[in-house]
Amino acid sequence: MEEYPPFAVTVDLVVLTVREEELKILLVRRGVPPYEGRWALPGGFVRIDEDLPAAAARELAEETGIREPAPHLEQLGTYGEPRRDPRQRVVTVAYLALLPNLSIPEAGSDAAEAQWRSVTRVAADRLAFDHHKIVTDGVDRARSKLEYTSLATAFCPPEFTIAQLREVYEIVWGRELDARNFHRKVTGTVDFVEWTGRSTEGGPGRPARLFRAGGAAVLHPPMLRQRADN
Amino acid sequence: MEEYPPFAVTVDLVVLTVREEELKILLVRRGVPPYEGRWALPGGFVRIDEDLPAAAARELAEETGIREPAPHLEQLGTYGEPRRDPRQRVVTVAYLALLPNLSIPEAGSDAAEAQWRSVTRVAADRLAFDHHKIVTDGVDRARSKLEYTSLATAFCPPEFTIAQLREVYEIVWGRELDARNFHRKVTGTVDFVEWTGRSTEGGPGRPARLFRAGGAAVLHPPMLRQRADN
DNA sequence: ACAATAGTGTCTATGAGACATTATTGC
DNA sequence: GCAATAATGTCTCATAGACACTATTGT
Repeated sequence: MEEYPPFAVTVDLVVLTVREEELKILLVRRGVPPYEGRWALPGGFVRIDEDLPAAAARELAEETGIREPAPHLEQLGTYGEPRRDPRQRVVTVAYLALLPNLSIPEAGSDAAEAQWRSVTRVAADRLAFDHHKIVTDGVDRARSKLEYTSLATAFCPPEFTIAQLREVYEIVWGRELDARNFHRKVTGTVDFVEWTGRSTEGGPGRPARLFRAGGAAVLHPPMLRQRADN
Repeated sequence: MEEYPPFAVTVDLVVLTVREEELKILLVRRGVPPYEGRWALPGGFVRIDEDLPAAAARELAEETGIREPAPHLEQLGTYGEPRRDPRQRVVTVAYLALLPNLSIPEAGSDAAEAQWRSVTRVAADRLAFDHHKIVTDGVDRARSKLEYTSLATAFCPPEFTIAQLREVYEIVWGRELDARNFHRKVTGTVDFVEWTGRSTEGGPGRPARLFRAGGAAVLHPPMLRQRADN
């Protein structure tokens, strides 16, 4: 094999959850230059014998402690602009992780500080490297995948009510949905959700049925967002 | 910065076009081990000061001669399984390129042999490395993006008829579409296509109006594929 | 006139969205 | 009973799909 240029390869994580009625992203504060003190995506080097999804899962576990149940983790894209890291040529493979609102760490293991930050205010955080672009891509991906996949269930606990699922849509899309139409739509889409046989108890009002994620990955028909031209 | 493992980074191209009433992919025959003699995706090393999309565009130009008009080129995904290349650790960033049916080379510059191969028969080609998986992902991406984006126009020449556009859909999806409903749908979707003011001439039957791609990237409403459950 | 292809119109079923109504709980 | 929340039903409009029809060319 001919000579080839050496690259560093990292994984970076866009970890999203819904909490406090906002879409939040997990960011860590950098403790070393460059961009010391700035917020950045959690991530790190891929090991020489490690698969990319394994590296992403490892970093996620290190930052959040989450291993089970397997969170949603998908490749988002790869960012390799030559000067994105001032020190050397680094190509980073970004992964998108979606988590339910767990009471997971306000601080990760190998980061000075970790925090859930509102995605709507992340622009003001002046993130390190090209992480702002990666965050934008991740949030866009999540928003659009809610339309045609059952991804919203990844933001919910193992058992959830239709109202909880609707809240996920409303917060991620930043738009209110009609509760009655939403209910009809979700329960009418094959394998989107599956009734557990149980219901909530104790609260005010009629108990809500508890569902789990159904087998469907892709929704037919999709949950269409209202468009400007409608 | 701490020690980091060195990786080789390459770009690989899934170049698709529609010709001879089939969806075709550009493959090159490997002239050296490993996988000598096998079909593989065109691609090569990313240069140390080269951006990833630039590397993809360069490889595409080297293999096809295509530079203008700018073909559709999007990042498909990154493949980095530790032993995908038996020689060393190679992470490859795959790009998806869609081209109109140009009379472009049956042989590229730096490949022993290049050929348009039917995607439906590519499984029998026993591709090198993990390229079969990359091809599958690229074809899936193209199929699904035809639904909700104006990507089909990337398979067409700068000016095309509605029938040509429909043929692209039919071939990529492997399914016949009603010509009349398709026409109504396409012309009724804002900014999908734009009439040039001209029409075809010389052939049998009523002349067809010539269109160019409109400004729309995303289609509202989408061109829905028929589903099994419909 | 006729074949061939392009383009429009009509009908029906389905689904989205607006919104009324009923159901089931706690207090 | 009343408040609160869940779940279902009704109506209207838009659109997909099936398919009849009209338009415009070459021969």
